[in-house]
Amino acid sequence: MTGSRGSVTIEDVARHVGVAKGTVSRVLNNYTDISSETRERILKAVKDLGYQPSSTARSLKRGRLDTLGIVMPVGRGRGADPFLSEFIDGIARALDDLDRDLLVTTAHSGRHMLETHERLIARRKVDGFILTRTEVNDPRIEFLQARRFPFVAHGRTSDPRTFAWYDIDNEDTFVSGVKHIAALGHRRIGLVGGPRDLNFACQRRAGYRRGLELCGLEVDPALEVEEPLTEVGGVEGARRLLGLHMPPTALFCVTDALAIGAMRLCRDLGLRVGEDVTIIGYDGLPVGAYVDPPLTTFSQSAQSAGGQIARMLIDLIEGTEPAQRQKLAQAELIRRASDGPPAKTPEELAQVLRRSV
Amino acid sequence: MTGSRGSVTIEDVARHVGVAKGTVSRVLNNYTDISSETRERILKAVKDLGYQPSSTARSLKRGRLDTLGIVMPVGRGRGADPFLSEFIDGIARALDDLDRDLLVTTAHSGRHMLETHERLIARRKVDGFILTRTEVNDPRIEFLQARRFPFVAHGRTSDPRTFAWYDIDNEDTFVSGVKHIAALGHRRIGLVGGPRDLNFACQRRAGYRRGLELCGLEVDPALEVEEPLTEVGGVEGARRLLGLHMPPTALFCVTDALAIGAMRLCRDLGLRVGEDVTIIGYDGLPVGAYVDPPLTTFSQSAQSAGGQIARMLIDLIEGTEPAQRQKLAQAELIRRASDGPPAKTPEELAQVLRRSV
DNA sequence: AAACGTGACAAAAACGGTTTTGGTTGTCAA
DNA sequence: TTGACAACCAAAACCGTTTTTGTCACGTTT
Repeated sequence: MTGSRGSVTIEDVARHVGVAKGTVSRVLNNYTDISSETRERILKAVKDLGYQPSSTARSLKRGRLDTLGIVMPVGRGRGADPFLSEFIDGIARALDDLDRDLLVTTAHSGRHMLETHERLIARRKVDGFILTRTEVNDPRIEFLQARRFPFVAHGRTSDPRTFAWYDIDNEDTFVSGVKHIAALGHRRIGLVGGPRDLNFACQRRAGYRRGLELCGLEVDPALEVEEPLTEVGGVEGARRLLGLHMPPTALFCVTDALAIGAMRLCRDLGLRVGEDVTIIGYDGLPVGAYVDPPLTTFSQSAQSAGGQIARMLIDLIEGTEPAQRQKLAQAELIRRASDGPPAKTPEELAQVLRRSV
Repeated sequence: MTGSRGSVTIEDVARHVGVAKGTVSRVLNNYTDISSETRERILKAVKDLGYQPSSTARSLKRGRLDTLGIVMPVGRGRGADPFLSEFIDGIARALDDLDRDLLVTTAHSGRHMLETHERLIARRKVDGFILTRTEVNDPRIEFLQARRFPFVAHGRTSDPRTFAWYDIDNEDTFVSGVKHIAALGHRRIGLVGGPRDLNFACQRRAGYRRGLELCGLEVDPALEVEEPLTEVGGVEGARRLLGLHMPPTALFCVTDALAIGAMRLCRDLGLRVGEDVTIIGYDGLPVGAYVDPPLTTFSQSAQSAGGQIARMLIDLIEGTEPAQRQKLAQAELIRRASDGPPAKTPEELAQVLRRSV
């Protein structure tokens, strides 16, 4: 009644019904040239015997594994990336619906990372790859493209035209950030920006400006500062902006690190963050939830990114052109407690600050 | 030169050398009945052609997948568990050395979790499972035992005798915690314990007591309190202990939550944590790194746990009896800044406290 | 000299599916 | 009658390995 290895095979089903195993296979794969009477009998037997096709045998013949691969970069000794666990979670959930599985491996160096991809391809363990932490000039992408092996990258490179990717739209996200702050009632919104040679910093500044225009607010270069992306940079940037004659009542920071520095300065100056001054960051760093008050920030949902990328990859495997699967997503506002309607006008704020300095 | 699907097959190698494919297979699997001359020629061809056996075909014949499975529990909507990403990292690293791979799936309910295990078994996608977040009475264990399918659980159940598991040795860990505190110079060490009906709370208290004895310190029941495992519990427990006539200079808390509460109380009382009072927790919660001062705590290395469990599971798959693979591990001390030599004697501490109350 | 190992490989048979090819019916029109 | 066609299914080929069985030449025994 069962195969030699303990589990039910298609042969068992065929014998049980009295048909050829090819016929059983055709029924299971929805071919139409089977009489409905035979079909019913076979389906019943499949159910009775609890038959499930061996994915190994199936993929040997079909040449498809129904398995996606992801190679996680891991630093020696260093802890794992919390982003990745959410990301993998998202992928796995999507794949569950699509009846596919995910193979996870790690690599501790760029070299090892390439070797691992190569091994998984050569051994035929996966149909495609999901790439994380894409670098501006990523050797994996070159490698996989040369092999014509399907993959989707999370993040763009310097030349993203020819492959499939998913990335966040920095500019659009900052537009909606400004809209949110303006909707709270703020009229003077400062930007604590980053170095101009970082691509994303420029994109975010552009979004900030466009947001102001769309809200009918004046774009005042005096309200923009550029600082290194550290907490100290945040302190400095906030100090410069709040020291203005007409200080902003809200500080939009291009990263969470800057925002946390800005918050520290405000606290030191005796300002209530979320009331006197609104501060918003960008990154969704876990620390943000533990600072006081918890930081409102923008963050991509790693989970939803994972799910979408998984679906994109499956499209590629089924033949879609890579260039057809490129997506810019917007980050979501994670509203915690560092934003709110302005409790003071810029004039009042300036007055308070003059006293405290 | 290559098979129809684009990759090099054993057939290609055989033809290239002029032998039967069975011979190539025997060479690759270290059979001895091949002349060394032929062996060399085949090995060279394998290298030249870059041949790697198809794991699909191989497992079809061998009936072994060389793939381990893990089903992550995920709450609807809720974020992923940071522990899991470290854990998976550890598994993947170990498997890389052992030339095996890891299949990751998610399940959003107990029911779904069982179904997923069943599917992976029936479809023959994995050779064994790693179980996480073991429950006291875990249906997965019953299920897998009935199917005689290999698995290793991370954490014990109420009856852990018949299966393979890996767990932390609460008692031993607390012994070494007390040793650490005593080595810093503390003579009066308090325990902020948990409810007596929790198994691990009892084990930890036993370890605390044994540690004191081993260090030649008096076991004083007055220095032990039991509180609910919350921050408030921590505040209360610390208040009771520090209110003693001869207060302890160190508080060993059975969980990080308790420790964080205890720290808050100390700060409120104007005590410097890590100097006036040493506080140590247990859990390795990420928050611990962000509190002020950063909390010294005990934590299992999720990564090393993952690696060890992976190796245990492979032993089981290769035939070892489950009961032979049960391991109690010790948690590691993560030394941050909430511990240190006592800056005050119990008497001095009591005096300061009397003044502040 | 016949029988007997034995080393070294070829050939064929699995493994459990899917896909292709072929064959047997029955029906219907020429 | 015969031929064409469709419906239905059996049989065989195939996917790329591993493993079993066969074969053949060449010493080595008895």
